[in-house]
Amino acid sequence: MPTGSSNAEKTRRRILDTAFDEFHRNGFQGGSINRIVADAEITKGALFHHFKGKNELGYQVIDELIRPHVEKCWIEPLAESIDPVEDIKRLLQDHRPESRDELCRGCPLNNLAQEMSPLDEGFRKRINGIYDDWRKAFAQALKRGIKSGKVRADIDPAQTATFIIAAMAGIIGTAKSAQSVELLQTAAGGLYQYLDSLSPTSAPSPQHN
Amino acid sequence: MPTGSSNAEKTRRRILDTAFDEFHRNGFQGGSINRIVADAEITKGALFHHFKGKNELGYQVIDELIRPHVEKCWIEPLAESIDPVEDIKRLLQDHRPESRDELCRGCPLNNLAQEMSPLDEGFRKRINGIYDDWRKAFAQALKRGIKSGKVRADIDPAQTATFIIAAMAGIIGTAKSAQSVELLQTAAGGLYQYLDSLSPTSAPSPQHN
DNA sequence: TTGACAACAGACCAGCTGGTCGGTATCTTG
DNA sequence: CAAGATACCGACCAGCTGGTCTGTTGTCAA
Repeated sequence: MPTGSSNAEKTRRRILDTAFDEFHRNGFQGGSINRIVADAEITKGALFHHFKGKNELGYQVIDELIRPHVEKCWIEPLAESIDPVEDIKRLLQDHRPESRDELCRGCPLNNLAQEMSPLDEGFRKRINGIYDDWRKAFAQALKRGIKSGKVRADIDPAQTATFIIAAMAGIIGTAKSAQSVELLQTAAGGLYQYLDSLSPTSAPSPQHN
Repeated sequence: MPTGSSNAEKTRRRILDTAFDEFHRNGFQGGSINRIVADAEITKGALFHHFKGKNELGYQVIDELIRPHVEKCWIEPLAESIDPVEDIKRLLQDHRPESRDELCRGCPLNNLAQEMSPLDEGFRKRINGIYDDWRKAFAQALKRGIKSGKVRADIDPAQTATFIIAAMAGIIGTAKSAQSVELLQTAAGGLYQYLDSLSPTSAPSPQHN
């Protein structure tokens, strides 16, 4: 029976973690199997024992690392939200980059999406599946927000959810290519203002800068 | 004296055009010099005669093809705009993808930005320079819009410009990884609504779906 | 006409790529 | 304990990468 924390499972995890990091830094195409092997301090034998090939490794990084992270950090916290405007703003605050490196590397999911979606259907389906769930979670939260009177009733939840998530991706990308926390804050300020505009009491929107 | 349309200049152009296409399809790292040589029906000798190396080729694609395009299509048209909300909406309409392929390949500038900004400062500075000018052009137009009373006076032009451009990039990226014109329209609808909200007469926003 | 240089042509190269495969150690199970 | 499977090792490989270099051809000024 698989021990759950058997050596094999640990090795597999270390490969996965190292691969995630490598792909996050260099992209998938730019990421090197040899480097993963070296950085994880394992061998090619081990890597190809656990994964069929580079693509399969990429797929598992998405399925086993990225998807769970998105679910845990963005979907579950909103599962029962009744005040999505405030809750989304809080989640955004929680996810401010902790280091300059994090800012410069950008969102792992969006990176893979932009690089691999046009090139490989296996990547695209997995990635788009995550974004789909993400959008649904936001849309549902917005619906509940409307019911509870916390969100304007004249907005289309699905459209608004799609726009918010697209804007988030764009903002992170902007900050990444500018390598500027200042620009991140500026762009995020625009998003906060937009989010505030979703509240029914159209009080002159609070200051975000 | 350089003829302007000498054979040499034509060759250079063909290399540049082919390289743009190759990088647009496969990314910069994934793009192949050998393939460019084959597709442009030239030889390595010609390519490396005109360009120092792959990076230099990428730089020139940005400087000579991408930057002029952005200036012509997004900056100049707004140079004297007094009603940026309507003018930006019009530009967005003008740039709806003409084919499925175009939708799936996404924005060449943003593709390069996301892939190369963290990896090479030469790329990053060029790309960010373009985005900077783009943001400035939008911000200036918004300022004029405020003066002319076409835009709400309580918005920050720089912040709003940054947000709009980030949102645009995000929307194109969303449609690209979803490979869905429907989603493009949905997300764009969100942006139109946001743009309308910048008008002073906060009439219940017109229908965009 | 001649010399110099630009504009190629294309064979060649070292280095890296993802991937294979025969072997071995370790662990599990009957 | 035996036997079989799992986990791993690492030398090896074909193919492609960006890049170089020698050689040829065309252009154009002196």
